[in-house]
Amino acid sequence: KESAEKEEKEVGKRRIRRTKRAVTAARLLKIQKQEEEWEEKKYEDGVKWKFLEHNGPYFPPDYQPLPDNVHFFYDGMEVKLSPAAEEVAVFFGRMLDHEYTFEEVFQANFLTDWRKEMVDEERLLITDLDKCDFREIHTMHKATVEAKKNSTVAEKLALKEANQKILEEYGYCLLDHHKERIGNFKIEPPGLFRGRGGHPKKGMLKKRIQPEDVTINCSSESRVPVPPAGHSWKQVRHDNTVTWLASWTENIQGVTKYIMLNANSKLKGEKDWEKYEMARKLKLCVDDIRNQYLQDLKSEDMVTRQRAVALYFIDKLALRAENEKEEGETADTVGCCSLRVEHVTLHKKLEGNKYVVELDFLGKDSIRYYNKVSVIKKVFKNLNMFLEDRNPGDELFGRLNTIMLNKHLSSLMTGLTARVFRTYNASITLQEQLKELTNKSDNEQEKLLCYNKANRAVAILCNHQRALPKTFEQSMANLQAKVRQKKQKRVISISQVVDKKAAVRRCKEKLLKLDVQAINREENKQIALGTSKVSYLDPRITVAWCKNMAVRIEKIYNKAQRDKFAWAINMTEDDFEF
DNA sequence: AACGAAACTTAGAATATGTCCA
DNA sequence: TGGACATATTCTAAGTTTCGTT
Repeated sequence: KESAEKEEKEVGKRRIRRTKRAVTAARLLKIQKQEEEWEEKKYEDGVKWKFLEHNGPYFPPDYQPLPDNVHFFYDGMEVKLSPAAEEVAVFFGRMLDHEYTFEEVFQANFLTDWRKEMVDEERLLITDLDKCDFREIHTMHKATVEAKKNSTVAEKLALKEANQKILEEYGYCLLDHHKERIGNFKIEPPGLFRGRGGHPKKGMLKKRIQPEDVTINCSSESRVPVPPAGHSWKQVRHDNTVTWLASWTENIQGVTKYIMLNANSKLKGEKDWEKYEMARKLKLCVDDIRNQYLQDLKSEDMVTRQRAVALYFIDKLALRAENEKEEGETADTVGCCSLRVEHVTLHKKLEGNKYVVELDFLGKDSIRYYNKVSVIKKVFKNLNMFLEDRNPGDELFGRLNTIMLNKHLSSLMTGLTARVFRTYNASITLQEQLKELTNKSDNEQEKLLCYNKANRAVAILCNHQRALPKTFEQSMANLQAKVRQKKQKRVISISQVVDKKAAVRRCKEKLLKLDVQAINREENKQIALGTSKVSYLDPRITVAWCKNMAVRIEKIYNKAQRDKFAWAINMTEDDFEF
């Protein structure tokens, strides 16, 4: 009987082993298949699809005039505005509690563009924004928002269903026989331009887009989308070397806006995979490239030395390359190549460190970059020379631009550009940090805390910041109070509970969770983790870590992120190395 | 080679939705 | 059960790089 049992056990074990092996084999096959599919060039160069069909973009609803009980006043006098002028007045009125409406540039641009929409009579009257009273418009807007919040369950459901219908009709396309989700299928509604930082055009009127402004792109054998009744498209194109479905030119800066696929689409996924493969390629030759630019610091040629210092910054500090831009058209922001003398201060010694470079400038989105960093002597000497006898407004690397830099990089490695360094350094940092911080024996809470820490290190490297949440101090205080409460409860009330051990354990767990929450929140208050997670960190590092650490992927990636990174989730084994 | 335009990625804010606790 | 807070999604501005033209 005993031996029979033994045998049964053995058979069971073997069966488990066999199924395990089968599962592994199946998974490997799947990975191989996907890699093959992606690596083989399906189409000739530059061709992105063979068939593309969609219903065109969704247009925002027409303007609804104000009800008769909402008034606009000028200089204390009630003025009934013409529909076009009224629509623009509402754009401003809705924003009354936004800080932009107090800014001079925003106000001036708004007034200029608003007056263009007025009829002669209105234009004659309305010349001073300070005399305009939008408060009733603002109140109405607040009331509308509030009413929507307080609407009944049935009303909310009806709204949801209406949105669902729009999504079904306009949110998908057919690309090479696959139904794919479109990312931004809605035409941007009119409003006031919200440029960031000191943008000289903020407050200007962003005009309503008509079908006559929109170019459609689809395949010639597809059903061409039907424009809204009584309208026609600007143009219908059949260009399969691009990925966009529709485009139009925006009136503020004259740039083209596109309607493109969602991040979970095959087209975007492949592109993402290629991006990380390029970064992994850089990993293989980064030592050589580093040696090269360290050599170049000693070059006779000024441009070469400037290029070397710029590369040193891009590599060590993960700075963006940054093109120079037209003055007066955009906010005054810079990146590595467009740094000016005024952004750099040198300290031979600072706070016990040698050769410190202090960088202080506004980067993309007018986010401040501030860093004091020790550099090697050769870099310091070069910087010192670049700064000599120069004016604050002069460019630090006067003889260098992104084109030259990228040309040089692509000669070192095919496809290499400045941007790849950011991807590479971000991903390798995550991998190293995870290796250093996490232990298999930690519980899930602790592991997640480590992941966050690693993620945070990357976000800091890439300078991904966010505004301090408006209610931060209050919510932090609330959390602290909760922790205190829990601690007290542990002492007082547990002594009366029957199953003391379990109660203590439960309480401890809760306390730990709260503690972790508090630590995370405090350390994350001005740091945005999302950007690096979604755009810089090779998802395969995360997937492999999750497998190794037995952490559920749902704990790291939300639904949208899991969809976006489906390729990585499907093809990654626990031994993946970036 | 220089340029401006086009195409596509990256970015934080705004808004919507979900969750948790009193 | 509702409101406070957390998290997810949407939105569109602002970058980088490539492309096309002269």
